[in-house]
Amino acid sequence: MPATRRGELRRAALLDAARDVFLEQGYARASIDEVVQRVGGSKATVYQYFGSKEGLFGEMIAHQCQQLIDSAEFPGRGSAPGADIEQVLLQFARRVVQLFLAPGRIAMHRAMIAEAGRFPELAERFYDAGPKRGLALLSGYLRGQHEAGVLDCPKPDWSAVQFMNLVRTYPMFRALHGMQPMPEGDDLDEFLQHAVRLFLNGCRIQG
Amino acid sequence: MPATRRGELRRAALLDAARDVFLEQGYARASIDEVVQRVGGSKATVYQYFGSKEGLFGEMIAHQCQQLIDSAEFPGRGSAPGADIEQVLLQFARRVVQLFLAPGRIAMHRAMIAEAGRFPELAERFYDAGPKRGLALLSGYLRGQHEAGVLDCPKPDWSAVQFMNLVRTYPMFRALHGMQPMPEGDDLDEFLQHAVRLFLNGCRIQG
DNA sequence: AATGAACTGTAACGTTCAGTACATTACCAC
DNA sequence: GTGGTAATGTACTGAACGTTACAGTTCATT
Repeated sequence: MPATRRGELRRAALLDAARDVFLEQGYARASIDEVVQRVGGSKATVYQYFGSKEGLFGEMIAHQCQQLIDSAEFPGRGSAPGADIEQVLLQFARRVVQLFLAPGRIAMHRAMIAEAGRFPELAERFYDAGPKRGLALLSGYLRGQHEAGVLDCPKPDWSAVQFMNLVRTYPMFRALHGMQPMPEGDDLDEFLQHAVRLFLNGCRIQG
Repeated sequence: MPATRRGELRRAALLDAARDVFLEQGYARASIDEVVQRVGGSKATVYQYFGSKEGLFGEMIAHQCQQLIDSAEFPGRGSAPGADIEQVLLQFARRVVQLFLAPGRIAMHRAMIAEAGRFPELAERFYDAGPKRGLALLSGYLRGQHEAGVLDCPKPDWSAVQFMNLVRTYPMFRALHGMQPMPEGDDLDEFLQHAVRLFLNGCRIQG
């Protein structure tokens, strides 16, 4: 809680540097000295604002979550009811994968999983900031299609989860494990189309 | 590379203790002193056998992967061609989830993801020992059903990936992030049934 | 039983790092 | 300006840890 303008800037700079260092090195390996060195300030400031290494990490994650909320726009928010479902879902899938594989997001995900045992509330916050909002949006869309008699989706919440898993798990798994090569470009898009078709066939009204 | 019987036992005991410590604390936080303290030996032995902390971690992971290979039996290996597909897949799904959520496996997965940047070849080895073998088995089964004209599965490899993602991602995601409550018992089984049905509908021969 | 190699315990070294103390400097209200 | 508060730089402490050296012990073989 800085009280001056310079303090605010310092705090923001510290959070940015902390993000870089923590996400590059992981929580345990990261050192506060390195964070301080990158912004040119002093350790005393870190402890004045954040109290401890854990505090710095926690506020950094919270800050990133807020940025995720601010930046994550999904398509189909107010999509026309008559729009082609396959195209709407495909656009949604592309956006989801794009968000999950954005630069730095994988590192953040790794850090979160690595420290999930020590900071369980941070994982919750991340879930609320990211996946939960996408799921809610998709679930609402699916419910609408169900009620309109276009899809057979009696449990839109579950179906939304399954769509997300179908779409994002494969590239995310590879990215989290650092496996090469990563699917991208046309290969990735073909995979997404395959997933969307499987999902749509699975939810199609059975004749 | 121990040359005596006592040495072999020591090495095995060290690997076991290393597993516990590394998986409880994570790589960076774990200390060799604690590993040694748990088996009552001496640090010199660790450095004689494994050379370094990284070496110990690497061999521990390799050892765990071998155990995973030895223990992972999947159903449906030689399942009767006429068996009910839904039941075969459901059994498979249950087994996959059971394997992924086995005690200690989540911790191992966390450690692997956390250190994926530093030990990329370990992630590959883990993938080969676990997921890859399950995928190959499932893919073979799906190919058979496709050729028999029962399912519409022109790309059984991709379909196998999608089935796995559909089935294991939700509980695994929650477990990796330490989220409570974990789905289990009847709730989990209902989720698996829902996933299997979605997949089967998606691959059903379209009339 | 003897011998040499494999193994183990103790103790230390050098480094890294979270956290702190304190004196100094920049900022803001009046 | 001036006084008071916030911010900063420096230097330090104490502990933890990876790694190594060395001396003593156990073991397999003859």
